[in-house]
Amino acid sequence: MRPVKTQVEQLLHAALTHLKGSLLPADLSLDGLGIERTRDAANGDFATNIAMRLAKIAGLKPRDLAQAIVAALPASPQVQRVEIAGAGFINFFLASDAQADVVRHVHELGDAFGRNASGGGRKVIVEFVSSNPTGPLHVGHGRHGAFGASVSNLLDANGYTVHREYYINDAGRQMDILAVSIWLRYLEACGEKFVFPANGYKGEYIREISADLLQKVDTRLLRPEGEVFGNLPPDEPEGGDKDAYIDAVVARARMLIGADGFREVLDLGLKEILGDIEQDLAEFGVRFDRWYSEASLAENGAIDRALARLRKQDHVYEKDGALWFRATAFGDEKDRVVVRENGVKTYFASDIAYHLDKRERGFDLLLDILGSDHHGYVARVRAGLAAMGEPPASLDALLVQFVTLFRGGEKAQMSTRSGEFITLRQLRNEVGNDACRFFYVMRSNDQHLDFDMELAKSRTNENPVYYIQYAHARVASVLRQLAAKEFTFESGIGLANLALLDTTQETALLTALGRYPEIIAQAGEHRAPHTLVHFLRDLANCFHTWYNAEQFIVDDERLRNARLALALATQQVVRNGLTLLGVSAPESM
RNA sequence: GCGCCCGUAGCUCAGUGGAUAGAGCAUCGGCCUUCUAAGCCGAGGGUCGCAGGUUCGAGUCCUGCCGGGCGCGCCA
Repeated sequence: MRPVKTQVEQLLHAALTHLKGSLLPADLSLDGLGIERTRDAANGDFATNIAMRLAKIAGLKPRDLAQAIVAALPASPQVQRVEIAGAGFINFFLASDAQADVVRHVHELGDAFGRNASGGGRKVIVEFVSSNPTGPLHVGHGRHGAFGASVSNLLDANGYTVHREYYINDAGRQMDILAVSIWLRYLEACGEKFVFPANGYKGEYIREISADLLQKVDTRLLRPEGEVFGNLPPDEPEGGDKDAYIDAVVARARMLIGADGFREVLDLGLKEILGDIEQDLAEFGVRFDRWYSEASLAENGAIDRALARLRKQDHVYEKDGALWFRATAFGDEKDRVVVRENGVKTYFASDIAYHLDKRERGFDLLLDILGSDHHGYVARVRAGLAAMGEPPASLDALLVQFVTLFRGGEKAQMSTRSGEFITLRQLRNEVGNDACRFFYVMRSNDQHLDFDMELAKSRTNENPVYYIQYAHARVASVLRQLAAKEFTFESGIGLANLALLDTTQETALLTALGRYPEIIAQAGEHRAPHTLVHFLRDLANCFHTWYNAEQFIVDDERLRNARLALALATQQVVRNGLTLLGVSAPESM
């Protein structure tokens, strides 16, 4: 059961094939020669511009070629009439029965309506959020979560086998700083007085973790008798080197409590922070198939294997005591260090190992959803893949622009310097998960997002998420009224009488429903959930307009059931679309 | 300086090279004895940042400017 667009397109292709060797070249490729939805119903349901595009090679005027193409079109019950318009457009008007067919399809397919198999089961790994596990998620991460989840759902709906993954940056210097921040807060709670390092993590959650430390861990391990601050570096000097200072504190902490003690503090902090992040995202309807540890790449030798692969192909060299990857040979703008002078591998080394690992796990497409500030990163990872013999095109990155929170007209974000920012959890609690998920994907990912909390919170007609949900709830309400009047919906009668649905509003709604599979294909191909958002808004508008124009529960049994069949189909499509966006479809509001 | 993204109605944004550039909000005016008015209908509002170019046709593609955001570490 193919979408009606595909069926009409095949008629066109049949006509073109028929003309090959006469009016058109025998070797003409039909790729890209298709039909599109019209903007204006006066121009039919579908239109094609091929007569204008092929006029030159056919040596005919566009309208003359159009005439020939129309003459070669096979007859079809789908198409009521075809006309030539404007400079040479060929417009297709669907037969009303073909229009109504979509209702039968929706009733038959239910939740599966709109899904297709074009992905052919290709394995795609979508990596997103991947927030550093050094604190709670903020509103920017929320956009990544909502966007990544919706893109994943769309790829799934287009027949891809989707794996959702969160990359945990649990290696490197920031982990040292996290551990030492917790330890210092612990010492404060023990009564020590000192100035907390400027580069430490200052959020309140650090104190909460350190409070757990007091309860859960052998305190002597953490605060050796007799000597604590006498042996710490002196308080951070004004205008001093903050990085050097905190590194010194880290080194001192390691010495005082030992590597094992330090590890214990870090493990506790990581566990609590990641647990919080996971719970936060789960409540937001964002789930991952795997949480992948960066540290594990070093532990299991994956980084060394990746570097060996580069070395073997002679894509690395030594300079200034460091090991460099020759990224410029693969399109990057400069070469990149993979092993520092001090012998420590860079984050980039982990990342090429990670992406190689993704390939080795059998993923055809690696989709990274990154903050727009990471855009410079894509070229070098792609270069890394290419150097290791993997197809660079297998990596596709989607960049998500920043979010600015507004409360009414005022910016609501505080500075991140103080460690105070609005968390995702606070935002969700205030405006609700549905409005959050919806607002986050309402705009294109490469568009900066102004998130208006007042608008998202408002339970009024200015809020688009309720507008769409209301369409779903209204159908449920109609069914309740139906039951109250002791009628039942007879789908057999309804589906047999769809031809009765012939008002302007009904035709518009049928057209909208017919577009849904095309929207899913398009939104998936472009990784653009906002396309679906706009469609659902249009669909809800068609429904509300119809609802206001006609009564559904009428005495005529055939008309009543036909209208209910259309209402139920609309409800199903709204539900299918909202589900892909992670937004609930309520029975009442 | 170099790279990526953005510039469309008062505001926030849609717009796979096609027909008269659309929607929401805001403003103004109508519609509840009828399935939820969280709804519907109507009106006003535009030199698509500027200038060239490609094309039968450009908001869309190319080049150069202007303006805004973000990058350009042996940080992650």
